[in-house]
This record gives sequence, C-alpha cells and structure tokens, in this order.
Amino acid sequence: MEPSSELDASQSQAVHADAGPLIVAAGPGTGKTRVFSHRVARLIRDLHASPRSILAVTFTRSAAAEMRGRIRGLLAGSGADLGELWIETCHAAAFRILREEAYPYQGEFSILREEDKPGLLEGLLPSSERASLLDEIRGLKQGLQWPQSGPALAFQQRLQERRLLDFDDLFLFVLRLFDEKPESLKRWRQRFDHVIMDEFQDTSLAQYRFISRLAGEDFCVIGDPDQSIYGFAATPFSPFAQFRRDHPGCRVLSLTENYRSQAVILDAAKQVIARNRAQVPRCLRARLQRGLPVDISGHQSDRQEAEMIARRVEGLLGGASRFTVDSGWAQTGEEARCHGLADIAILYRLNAQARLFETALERAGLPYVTYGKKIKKDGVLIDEAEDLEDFRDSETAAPRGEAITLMTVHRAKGLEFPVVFLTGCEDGVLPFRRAADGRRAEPRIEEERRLFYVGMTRARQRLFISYARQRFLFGKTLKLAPSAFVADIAEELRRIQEQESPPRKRPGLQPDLFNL
DNA sequence: AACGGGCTTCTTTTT
DNA sequence: GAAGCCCGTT
Ligand SMILES: Nc1ncnc2c1ncn2[C@@H]1O[C@H](COP(=O)(O)OP(=O)(O)OP(=O)(O)O)[C@@H](O)[C@H]1O
Ligand SMILES: [Mg+2]
Repeated sequence: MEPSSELDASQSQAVHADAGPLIVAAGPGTGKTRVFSHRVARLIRDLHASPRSILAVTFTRSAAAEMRGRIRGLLAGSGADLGELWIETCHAAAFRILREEAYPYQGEFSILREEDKPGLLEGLLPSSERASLLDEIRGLKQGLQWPQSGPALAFQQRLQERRLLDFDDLFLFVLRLFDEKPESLKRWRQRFDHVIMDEFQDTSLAQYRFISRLAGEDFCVIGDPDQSIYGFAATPFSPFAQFRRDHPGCRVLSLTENYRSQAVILDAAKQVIARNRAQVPRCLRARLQRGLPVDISGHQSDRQEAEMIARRVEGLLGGASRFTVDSGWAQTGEEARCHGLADIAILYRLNAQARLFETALERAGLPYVTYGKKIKKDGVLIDEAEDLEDFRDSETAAPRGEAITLMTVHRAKGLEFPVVFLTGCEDGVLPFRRAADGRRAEPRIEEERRLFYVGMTRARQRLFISYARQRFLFGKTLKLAPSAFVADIAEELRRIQEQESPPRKRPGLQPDLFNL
C-alpha cells in the first residue's frame, strides 16, 4: 500500500488552502478523503489549532471512525493528539450539541428509531394511513417546518411526552436552539473555527443550514456532484450550488488525478457518467496503468449469475495469499490468483439480491459478510452496528477481515476494493424501476446512473459487471434487458461473455444491446 | 384473543 | 415470497 502521507500538487494545494470558504469538488478516487484527513491533521500539527476548534463532518459513523484513525496516524510522532476534536456525522453533531445544551429537554432524551415510528401512531390512525402521515411529517421537517395541526401535531406531542426526537427533529431543534438562544449559537460558533465536511454532495437542506450556522471563516466542503445518490431520501437540494450562493467568491478547487482505479476501469466509468449533464466540465485522469478490460457477463438467470460469480471468486483467490488483505498485486495487468477474500466486493442495487449470492458463496465454502440487510432475531429487528458480532456466531457468516463483502452500491460509497462485482445490471433493477404498472414508472435516471458510476469507481483492479435475463423479484419472475448503462461502455474497454441460452433456436435478429 | 384468507406492497439510507 | 394489514370468523 502506498504511503498515505503523500499528496500531489493539487491535493497539497487543497490541504494548504487558507481559511475561507472552500469547495473541493472532484471525481472518485482523486483523494478527496485523503485531503480531508490531511487538512485536519495540518490544522492541528502545523497550524497549532486546538483540536476542539475543529468540526469534521463525515457521512457515516463508520467513515467517522475510520477518519479518526487516519488522522491519529497522521499526527503520530508529532506530539499532538486528537484531544476534543469532533469527527461526527451531521446527526451526531446536532445530537451532541442538543445534549450539551440540555435542549429541548433537561436530562435524558433519545432518538426514535425509524422502525419504531409507526408504533408511536398506535391508536391515532389506522395503520394503513400511518406511512403516508410519516411521509408528510418527513416532508414538513425536511422543509424545516414543524407539524402545526392534525395527526402530524399529535405525533409530535407523543414524541414530546416520551422525550424522543426523530432524526429530522435533530436539525429542527438545534436550529431552534440557535434562534432562541443566540448566546448558545455564539458559543458554538466561537468554538468551531474550522469546519470541514466530506461527501458534501449528499448534504440535505436541514443539515446544510445547521452546519452553516456553526461555520465561520474556515468552512471547507468536499465532495463530488456525480456521486450524489441520496436524492431520494430528502427534498431536492443542491448543496454545492447553495454553498456558492452563500459564499460568493469562495475558492473552488478540483482534483483530477485518480489513484484508485486502473485506467480501463476509470475510462469506462467516465463514458457512463458522460451521459449526465455536468455543471462543470469533468476532468479525471487515471494514474494507474490500463489493466484488464471490464468483464461483462450476461446470464440466463439471477441464480446463474450468483453461481458464476462464486466460481469467478474462486479463480481470483490466491492460494497462499488467500487470507491476505488487499495484496496489492495486479499492477501487472495480468489475471492472477492473487487476491484475498477481503479484496473482493459484490455490489447490488437491492438488498433482496443478496440472498442468492449468500447461497452460492456458502455452497462454494467461501466466507462473506453481508452489510446492511435488515436482521431479525427472535422476530425482533436488531441493530446491526451493535449486534452484528453476536449475530454472526449464529450464522454462517465470517468475521470481517477475511471475508468477501456483500453490500448495496449505496453502502459502498467512499469505499474501494481491488475486485468489484457490480451485479444485477438490468433495465429495471439498475436503473431501478418500480413495478411496471405503477404510475411512477420513470426512474430518476440520472441518480441511477450516478449509482452505477459509484459502483464502477469502487474498483481498483478488476471490475466485473453482470446481468441476468431473468430475475425473480418481489414474487415475480421478470424478463429483463441489460441495463442501458452497460451499453455506454465502449467495446475496446470491455470483454463480454453472454452465457449461452438453453437449447432454443432464436431468429438471427437478436437485438444486440452492445451494438447500439 | 387468536386464526386465517384475501389484499397490498415491496428500493436505495443516514442517524 | 414475505410481510403487514384488514376484517370476518371461531
Ligand atoms: N497522492 C496520492 N498518491 C497515492 N495514492 C493516493 C494519493 N491520493 C490518494 N491516493 C489513494 O487513492 C485512493 C482514493 O483516495 P480517496 O479515498 O481519498 O479518494 P476520494 O476522492 O475520497 O474517493 P471517493 O470519491 O470514492 O470518496 C486511496 O486508496 C488513496 O490512498
Ligand atoms: Mg472519499
């Protein structure tokens, strides 16, 4: 692994950019997250900023944990430590402030988990109307409005009786706190001289308002508009555009060198994303050598897809290095059995797709870890983060570190793997389209394309794209065409293998997706 | 209260 | 296919 201390010229410029509103907008694998950690480390180590004056915002808790480790590593030997540095998600930062301010309640209060929300409406509404009320409440809160009347208000009162906040409330309350108690806002603003955010493209309006109120002169946001994949979860909002409006004349830096993916993979990904309108012309160059073509395979069925991937994985695993993490080979551009289990990720659009892979991997005796799937234990939903370790004992799954990773593309955001299988690349699955008869049959195609792009750009050395002609989903067997995204990859960058169909004569005119 | 048949719905997810 | 929900029956 390359030393994580190196920076190229643009990265260095971003790290050393003076305090002042700063956007770092750059493509995947260009070292945005590296810049983030170095910028924080530099503040502490070189500029002697007090760690407690820094607020570093990440998208997930696991990213926060990893960031903590990276920064600690960068500070090692300098005598400095992390002190009271805040590395938090937006939600966690809001929650911490509310707790420290004992607002809106003295003493204990807690967060209502998403799955417990409907229960709170017990007796208030027939359960068939609960979901839509919760949607309505979310809509209100996302627009920074408090529920004012009707069952929405009743829900809010029930939260209050139980000293509970839902996730959206965190921002409503912290913003209200700042409005009601200017002295409190002043204190927090004075504390956080330096605010930095990663994955800024997925910041919601409420989150942005919250962080903006805390931030002073030194406010740095880092992200990639082409990797915005959580639009579905919030009301439409363009954080980069808003930041520019709020900070006219802010500095805008970009990073153009991709250190993650071999050139063929990156070029293929660029061809796909090129179909989305770019606000700013894209510039992204591979630093690694070309590598092997993107491997595209079509299968007769979803089961076949899973079986073939399991076999493929076996072929990739190096004998001796089978259990080494990220063995760092394949710079040679040669196919080789040199990978460890932890080097390999199987990515998919829908959690429901995971099961077939689990079955196939189990049959092949290959250890894996599935992330994010809702897990029930004795009929009760358990929280993965805390309880997965125990849970694993009772299942076939393996401990982290020597297992294949199974997760949705959404979850893979920000991560990288030497070998990536991007699966279920069918029209209707990726891009996902709700059941054909539904009104909202139109997928939000640009976001789906970004998702595909995120999936592709997780790969360092090998990218396998696969689709099935037939898939069993939601109780129906669907006939599916390959995703149009696949056809956007130029011939010279890919190698296609269509698994031959069972003996059935087909007319010569077979629509060939790849010769559009 | 507990059972079961018929009905609908079912992404992606942060906390 | 599985789960949740409604509603009528035991
Ligand atoms: N200057 C550099 N020299 C060598 N390797 C680098 C350099 N900068 C970054 N890398 C490596 O490139 C990979 C991608 O870096 P990083 O995760 O920071 O990119 P990113 O822009 O945050 O990607 P994403 O958009 O997917 O979040 C990592 O493996 C990182 O160690
Ligand atoms: Mg990153």
